[in-house]
Amino acid sequence: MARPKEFDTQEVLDQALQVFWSKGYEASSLTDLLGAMGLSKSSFYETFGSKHELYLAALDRYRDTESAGLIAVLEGPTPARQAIEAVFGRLIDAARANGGQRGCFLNNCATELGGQDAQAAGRVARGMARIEQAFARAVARGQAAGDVSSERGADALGRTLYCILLGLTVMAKAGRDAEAMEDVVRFALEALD
Amino acid sequence: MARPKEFDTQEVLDQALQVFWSKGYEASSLTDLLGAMGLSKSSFYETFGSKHELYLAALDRYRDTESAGLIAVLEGPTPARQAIEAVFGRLIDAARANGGQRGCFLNNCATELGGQDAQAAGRVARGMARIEQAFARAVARGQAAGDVSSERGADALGRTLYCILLGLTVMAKAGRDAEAMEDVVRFALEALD
DNA sequence: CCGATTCTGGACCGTTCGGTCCAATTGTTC
DNA sequence: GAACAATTGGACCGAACGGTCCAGAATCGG
Repeated sequence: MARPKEFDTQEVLDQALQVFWSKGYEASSLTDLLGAMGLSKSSFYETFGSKHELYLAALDRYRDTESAGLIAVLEGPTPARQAIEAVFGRLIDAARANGGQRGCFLNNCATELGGQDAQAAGRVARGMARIEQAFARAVARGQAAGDVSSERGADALGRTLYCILLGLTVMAKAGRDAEAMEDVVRFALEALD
Repeated sequence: MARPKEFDTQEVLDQALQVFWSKGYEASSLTDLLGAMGLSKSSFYETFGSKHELYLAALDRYRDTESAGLIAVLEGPTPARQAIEAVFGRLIDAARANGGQRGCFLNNCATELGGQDAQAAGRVARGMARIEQAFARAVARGQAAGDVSSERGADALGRTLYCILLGLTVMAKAGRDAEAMEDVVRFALEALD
């Protein structure tokens, strides 16, 4: 053997994800992506095949990092009620921190490529279902522990919480202030009582 | 004078809106737009100036038709409670009708151009604020009439309803079935009690 | 030092993009 | 029929797009 690999595929993929996340698929040119990844065109095509494959890989990467992180909070050792509050708290904090919001990458992807790219749409649908289920499990866990009301079904309530989360990311992306978002969060959390 | 205008600017704009709504800004090529509008390149540039100006005009058109329609329902003569139910009912019906969802054009626009196009972002923010306020007024009206609970502030509740509406459009776009959406709607309407 | 392997930069490809321009056609009014 | 306005189709533009290819530099093990 000779000359070892000089870059970490996952790290490079992260850079690409940042670009796609910020600018979307079409608006991210190869030049943008190569610049962010620090790769030459040749190495890029050798490693990822095409821009489209890179995008799908970025979607997977998002699932394995961002989505997985959210799910980990929901399924962590903390009481379910606190975990759910933490998820919404994080969102508000993020909105307060950086004005320019990137939103949820899954939503961005669904919006931009929803009807035109079946592969991307499939990943988005699966990714969203996974998060929704995590919410439902957290609700069920909270209900079992008694810190979440059992008035509503865990599935329906989890689904609703996720729907509200999606709505909040849209609000953030549209530039609504964090205070308005807090009104909604307060409402969502009251639903747990 | 001679040769009268052969096309109605608003009608043509509607066609363009359909294209932008379905495919987004970048993915809508001039060829697509011209085909849908039934205009020659020359006439198009004469009338609208550029693709970007056309997009902004389409956003305004959306505000004057789609958004205005929604607001009209909320502010119509029917009891506020029924009006709110009708808005969500419409959304579910739309989701059930056509599988391929276009979502909310404002959300699409915010997602695709949010950080990069200040003019578009401004219109989106204003458009969303307008709808949110209409929800808040409807809630206030319902509270005054006694068919909506006064437990929460009208502004916060209106805001929450709109947030849920946004989340629902994302779910629809991501291909969630109408039944799942109904769970969420049921929840939202219970909040009015 | 040699051969194998990795990676780079850039030339190159065909296509499409948004946009400009204009000669020609069509319809209208006087 | 002349004058005028609206509209057309298509030639044309430069730039950017995604993608291919390859000569050569860099870096390792033997």
